[in-house]
Amino acid sequence: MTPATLRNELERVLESSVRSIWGEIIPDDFRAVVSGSNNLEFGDLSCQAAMRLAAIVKDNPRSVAGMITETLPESIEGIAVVSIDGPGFINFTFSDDYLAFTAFNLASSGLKPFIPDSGTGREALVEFVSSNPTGPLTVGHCRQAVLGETISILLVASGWNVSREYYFNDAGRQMTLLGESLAARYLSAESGEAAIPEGGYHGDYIIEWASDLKAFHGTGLKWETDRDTFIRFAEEKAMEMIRSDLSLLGIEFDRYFAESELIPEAVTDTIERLSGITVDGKSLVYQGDSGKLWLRFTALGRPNDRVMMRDDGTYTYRMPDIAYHLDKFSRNYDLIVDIFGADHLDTSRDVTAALECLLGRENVSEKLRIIIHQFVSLVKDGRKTKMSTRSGDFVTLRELINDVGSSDVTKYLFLTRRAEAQMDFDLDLARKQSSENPVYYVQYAHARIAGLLRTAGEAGVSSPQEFSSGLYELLEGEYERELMRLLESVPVNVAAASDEMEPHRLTEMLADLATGFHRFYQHVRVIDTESMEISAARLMLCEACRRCVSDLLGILGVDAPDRM
RNA sequence: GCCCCCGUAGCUCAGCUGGAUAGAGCGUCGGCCUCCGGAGCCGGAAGCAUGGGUUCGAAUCCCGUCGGGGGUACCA
Repeated sequence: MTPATLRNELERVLESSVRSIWGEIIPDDFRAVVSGSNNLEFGDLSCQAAMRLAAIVKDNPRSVAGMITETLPESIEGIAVVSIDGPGFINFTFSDDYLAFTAFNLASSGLKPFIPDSGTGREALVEFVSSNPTGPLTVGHCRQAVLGETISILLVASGWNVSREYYFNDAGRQMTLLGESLAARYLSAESGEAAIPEGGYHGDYIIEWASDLKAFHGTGLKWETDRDTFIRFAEEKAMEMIRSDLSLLGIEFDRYFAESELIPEAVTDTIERLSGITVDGKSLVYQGDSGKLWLRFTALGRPNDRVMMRDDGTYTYRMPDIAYHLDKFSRNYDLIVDIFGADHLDTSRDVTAALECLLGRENVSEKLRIIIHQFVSLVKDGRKTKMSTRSGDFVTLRELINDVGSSDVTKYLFLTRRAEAQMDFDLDLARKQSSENPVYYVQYAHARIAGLLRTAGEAGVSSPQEFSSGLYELLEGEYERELMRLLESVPVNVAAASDEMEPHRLTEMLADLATGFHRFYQHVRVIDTESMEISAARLMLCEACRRCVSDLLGILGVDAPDRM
């Protein structure tokens, strides 16, 4: 019996009880959802089905709840008490035995075996960062990188086979501008002013590239004749930079997908497919003035039609992006996750509309999951600093991590907020190595337990190696129970965070676990020389807690120190 | 103009597929080891922007208002 199977079993017996009483009046999609109670006096798990059913079966909720509980099996494994409280909640209290057993399992096997593996045998593709190779990654990319990586690891934790993919544009106008900016730096004498083109890139990193280029190819290159050399060199340097930035966060992609891989075949094929579709008697693709190709997005419920191909035959952003998504769909993933910044909202809606039209609405909504995160502003010395991209005065990912002094703290803090919430990243707080900093609070709890285990080892006390049914009798105190109850909830909460792709829930859980442990520790003497048995049992709880903390931090890619 | 996100404690934020007394960190006020790590614990003060609606029940869903942020390219 694991936390997940216990909940499933409860829902199953509740549903079968409901159906056996009321039969056909119960809708087919009726589910008796069981969730954690937020108040100890109402048991550990709670079901509110009776209140929902009251209207359907035309009876008052308490009486409905009474009828349901009457029909439940005599005893349910893991449950000690079933009660009806308040307006009609059916509440369940765990048996002490079950709680002790669960804690023992967590202590001996860790968290992983108990996370429901809903993704087993299925393939997921997560696309994130996907910043074009024109310069270093910024603070905004950092949030996205952390989100994408953690969501990937969460999916892995629930059994998915995950591929991480980085899509980049190596064929557009921006790359030409970048090459031209490099050429300008390259051609300007050491002291002279570089003629950076209109809209070009001013970052200092290009000056370094220029000297690398000279070392490599000599000084004889000219923009007019060697465009390609400049552009390719700049692209290579930029990708190198991005990879090294990502490595600061421990992120590696399985594939870097270049837009040029889609041109021209995949893109022309996509245009043909779209041209073949007519809505209200009109083709989805039409010619505008001077040979431009437009896509009739308004026919798909979008606010504006958009140019797909310019008059010089090059494509705008949306076109290859649709082709890219078709490519992803053709690779037969069960789940396709896109993580974008808020600036991509409009285009991603357009792309989705086009995909739905080509592949069918259901197919797309079933598999495609787009997570749009809001932007970050940095708070430094109590003031917000404005982030401006392009012109070179942005804060880079590397600078941020250096400034904070730790990639672990940086990652963790980004994950304390939901993706959809704008966030202030407080540099002053991040730099503090004290309890004010939530990362250290959690890590301290881990180190404290590790220290306790060391002390216990010296005293000759160790966690029990095998579960015995008498173990729970040694853990009767209220603080013991509180901690066991908290531990019990962790595996299913991790699964929920994975299903919903909400990694910020992990930092919430970690804070709860840390508080839970400190509280327990403060009130209960773990190593009690009077009784080795009790000491061993309590030590088992500490070990369970330590493993949960360490496994959760592991999912976040944050270190769980034994000493600090 | 249109679109999106957000208004929850003094500050930064959880809680939102409706449920029982709304939580955390920081700050603030007051306490706590002769003993396993005080980077800790316990307690106090303090809050759902606002007006309607739906409901047995709303921080949560719907509509309006006010306020904050972002987006709205033939850049990606």
